[in-house]
Amino acid sequence: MKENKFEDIYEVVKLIPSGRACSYGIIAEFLGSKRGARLVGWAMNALQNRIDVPAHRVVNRNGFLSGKAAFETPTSMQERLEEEGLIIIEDQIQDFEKILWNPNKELI
DNA sequence: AGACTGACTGGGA
DNA sequence: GTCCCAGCCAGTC
Repeated sequence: MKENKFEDIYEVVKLIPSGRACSYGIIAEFLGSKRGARLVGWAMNALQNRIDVPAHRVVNRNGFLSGKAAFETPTSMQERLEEEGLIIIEDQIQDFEKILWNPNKELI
């Protein structure tokens, strides 16, 4: 029941638990499009002001806050992540692989 | 209507 | 280990 791929992306992002982060590629792979990571980013951009979807928990594979510019303020993304207990230094999530959330493994 | 770009990733050289 | 290329979907020019 996939009306739009965007809806699926939002569903997955909403499933990301607090204090955790996810990468575009993982979400894209979860949806079946391994190379559709760019679509995930595109979907996030479509959200813009939608806080229903924790887009701040979605970062690139390197753990960098590549999409921070899409938030109201470039620091809003980092602020929210820090509120959840994550450590952000120079727009990069520390211990990213430790807080990385894999829907394919944890959401079985 | 055709082509390019974009919050990305993986593989090959 | 680092750099370059190809692929994905949707929106915009």
